[in-house]
Amino acid sequence: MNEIKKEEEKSLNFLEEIVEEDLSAGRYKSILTRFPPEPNGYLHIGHSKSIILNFGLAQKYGGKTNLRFDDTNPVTEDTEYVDSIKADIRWLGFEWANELYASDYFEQLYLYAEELIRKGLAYVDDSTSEQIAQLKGTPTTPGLDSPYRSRSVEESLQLFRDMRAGKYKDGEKVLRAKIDMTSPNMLLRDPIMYRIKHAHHHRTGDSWCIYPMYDFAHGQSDSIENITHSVCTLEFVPHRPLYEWFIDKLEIFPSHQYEFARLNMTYTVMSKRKLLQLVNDGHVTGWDDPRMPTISGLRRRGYTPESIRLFAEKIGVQKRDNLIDVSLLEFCVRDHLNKIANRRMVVFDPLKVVITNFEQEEEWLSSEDNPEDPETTHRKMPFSRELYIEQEDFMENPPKKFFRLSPGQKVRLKSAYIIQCDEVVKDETGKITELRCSYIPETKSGEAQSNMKVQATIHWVSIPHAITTEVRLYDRLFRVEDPANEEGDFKEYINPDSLQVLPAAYAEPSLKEAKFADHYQFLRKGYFYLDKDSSEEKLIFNRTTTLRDNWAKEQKKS
RNA sequence: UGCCCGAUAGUAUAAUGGUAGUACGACAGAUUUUGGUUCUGUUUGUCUUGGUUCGAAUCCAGGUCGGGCAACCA
Repeated sequence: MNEIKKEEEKSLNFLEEIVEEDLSAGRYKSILTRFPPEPNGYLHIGHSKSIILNFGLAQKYGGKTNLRFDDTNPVTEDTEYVDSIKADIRWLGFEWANELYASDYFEQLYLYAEELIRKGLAYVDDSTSEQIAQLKGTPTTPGLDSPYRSRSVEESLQLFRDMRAGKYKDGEKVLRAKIDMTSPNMLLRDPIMYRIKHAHHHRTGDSWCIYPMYDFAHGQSDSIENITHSVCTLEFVPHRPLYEWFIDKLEIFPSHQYEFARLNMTYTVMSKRKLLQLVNDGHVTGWDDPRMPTISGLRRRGYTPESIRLFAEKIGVQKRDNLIDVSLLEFCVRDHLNKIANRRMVVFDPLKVVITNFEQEEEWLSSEDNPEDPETTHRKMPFSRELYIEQEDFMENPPKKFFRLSPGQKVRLKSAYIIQCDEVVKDETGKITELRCSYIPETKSGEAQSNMKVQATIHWVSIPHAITTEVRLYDRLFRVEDPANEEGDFKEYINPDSLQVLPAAYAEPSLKEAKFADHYQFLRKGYFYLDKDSSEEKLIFNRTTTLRDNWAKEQKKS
């Protein structure tokens, strides 16, 4: 019994192991994590990995998570981003214990800086940034001490106060930590703690003209909040000694930093800088363009929080660089949408079918909303003498494995009747203009001959009842798997066919009632979601993703 | 030619000194009023060379390969 249970247990990722070890060793009574975005862009699917990790870790072990905006660089940050970040986190299904800002700690951070100066561990440097870079050395050659390094504590203290008081222009002076100019870790070669920026801050306004650098703000912010596990991405590994150095010298609560590999995904880019370029250069319509890997883009496209959380669970957490196949994300969203999406029929590329022996004006047929749901509801669909089916569902000279309609052959119309193609009508150019078919009355769904064997079932709409809708079909944004690592500019690899707009597809009338709360499966076409550009007069649907398509695969082979 | 991190099927991820497993993908089949879903099966892997050990993906040493580090960005 015990063994069976053990087998079913999911193995822990390395961070969960660390937390369990810390908890069982009694190092903490409970854990506190944080999610620390800089409000300088929109969140993307990579951030969702971090969000789910930080909030999930706390949830799993009965702890809490703070949301802390890392707003130490006023020139790139904005409240627009603060709002979008909060909305995205909530949409993913998480609520933070406290909403905090690194800028809340500017006064405390300033006092910490004075303390380090008094301890002889920091000094004001008058060098230009070029001089500082010059003396910094390179990864293979040690740096040299700045001439200002030996300045007295009193002088540095006075100068630092003057910096705060606004006596200097941007770039004239910086405050640096006095560590080791010969350290093999470049970040320990007297890193800059404060720089002068006469800039308006989105929260503190004009009350400061000096701003702390990331390294002097992040660890202390964690410490002030008593964060137990500060989880960040791999590029911060070399920062960890510095993170610990400041905490150690300041003798404050020892938060600990742990690093995991950021998410990379095929056929897209995952850096805020690159995404911003796509927006600014007009390659996409905005941060929430459905082709973007942003959370807002995925939401608009019709992804669900559940599907993204499932994705995060499946990709796991590790320290090795990775490039996740986007087909895994697609699997996750199909998995969820298959369970919740209502089925509807929409014809994208119409071919007229006349049912020659159908004498009534119309007949309303019942069709299930979701066959995956044992308690599915049903809707009524109008059937009439004139219908549209998909062009691709008819072939005059079909190959052997083509199961759909062709001259003399039968197909089932989903939730309606089996029809047979009697005649192909063409115009003078030889183009097929309509199909004349007959229906077999007793084959209506649920009736006597409804289990008659046919090779395929296709979707359809009644022409007189159909409504039109715009449909936007999306494909991958880039033509290559890893555009960021190709030669030259990543933008050269943009897929020119990432968006295909169908101005008028023909939909069954029930779609008039489509809501943003609902996701739809257009039968045999894919999953679709109402776009925010829709209006009373005009419906617009985004294709979230296609269905798996074995027929398409079969065709590709030949 | 410095320091740091890493290396398990195509892509991810498990095995924590004791039978290399899982998911996605691919392929084949069954079921199906969606060429969807579901189900079954097949395929492919421990970077390398030594060492420790009864036994190594796991521990040790050398090598190889990949990534990061020289913003007053985070």
